[in-house]
Amino acid sequence: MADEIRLTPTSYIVLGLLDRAGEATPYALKRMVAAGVGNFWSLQHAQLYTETARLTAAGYLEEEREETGRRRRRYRLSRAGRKALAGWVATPTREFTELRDLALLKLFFGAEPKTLAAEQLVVHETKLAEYERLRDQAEPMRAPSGPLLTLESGIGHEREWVRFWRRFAAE
Amino acid sequence: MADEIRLTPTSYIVLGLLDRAGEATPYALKRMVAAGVGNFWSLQHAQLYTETARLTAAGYLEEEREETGRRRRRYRLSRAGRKALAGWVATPTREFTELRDLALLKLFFGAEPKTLAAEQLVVHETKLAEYERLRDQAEPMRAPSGPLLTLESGIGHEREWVRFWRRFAAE
DNA sequence: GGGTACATGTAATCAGTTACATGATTTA
DNA sequence: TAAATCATGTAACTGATTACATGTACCC
Repeated sequence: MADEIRLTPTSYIVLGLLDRAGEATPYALKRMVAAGVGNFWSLQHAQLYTETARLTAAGYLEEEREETGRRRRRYRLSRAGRKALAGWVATPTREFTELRDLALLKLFFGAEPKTLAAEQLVVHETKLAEYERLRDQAEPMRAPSGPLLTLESGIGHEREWVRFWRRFAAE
Repeated sequence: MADEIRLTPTSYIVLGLLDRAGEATPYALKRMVAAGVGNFWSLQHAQLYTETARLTAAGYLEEEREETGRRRRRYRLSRAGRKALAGWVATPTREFTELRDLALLKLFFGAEPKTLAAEQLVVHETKLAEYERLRDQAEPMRAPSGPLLTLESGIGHEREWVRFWRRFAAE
């Protein structure tokens, strides 16, 4: 529990995933990210090695090294980690998210809408279809889970993108 | 035209704004960002000092130092800068933008939807109103400008956010 | 048995953020 | 004239990206 560190969204993703999984290697975390959160908040795999190390040094994780074979590191939440995660989750945020979309930036600076739209429609229609498939696969549960809710949000925004770009594609 | 550098979105914002303004100081750029692009791609003001310097070193900008008073630096596009900008604008992108919304991340990891929604509605309803006011102020033109189009995109997404969070707020 | 994809990590670089500072104007 | 606030900039830090590297397992 050495250094004070600042917890970033990346930190909370690691904490959150470990909370669900119990314990995991950085590589396992990578796969978990790809399976879910990665759809709206992806990470470089290298980040999972540095971030777990950072969190461990600060006392939020416990590390255990395999004795045999590849000597992988396995991580699990410490008490402090569990507490930090719980506090973060329980605190609503007023943070505002910018769109930060490259195509939009080009549009702002005068790009030809129709040309942009052609490519963007490919991207967003594909994404939309993928999300809808994921949603339909999800088992109906009594209470929709966090992941499912975020997926639905993603669907809403993808629909919005498709609507937006279609306007120019038609032309 | 010394170093090769990688042009980032920040670079193109600087290039794009200078293209419109003809020339400007970093501070003037800051105000321009706040007046437009900043709504969906904001920058730290310090970034405008380092980025202009970086672009100048790489030959994309020309710098001129005021002789008197504060000796501000004024920048303007070089030929290379103009060319880089034009190429970028003309090339459509398949880049996919993640939502990267903090509230969504908390939701994913199990936050109470209703609590989150209360705060998020404040944020997004305010933004939505602001954008709509901006749009209504815009003079009707024959062809809608890039900035106006991106504004409309922003409105669409803000509406989507409001729709999404209302569902939980009602409860 | 050679290629190709997955698994697993380290090291270096750099863009972007934060913090620190001070001068000039406006306002109460 | 004191206090904000706007204007203008530099310096330090660090999280995130990129590049580099090697091992293992499966497939043709």
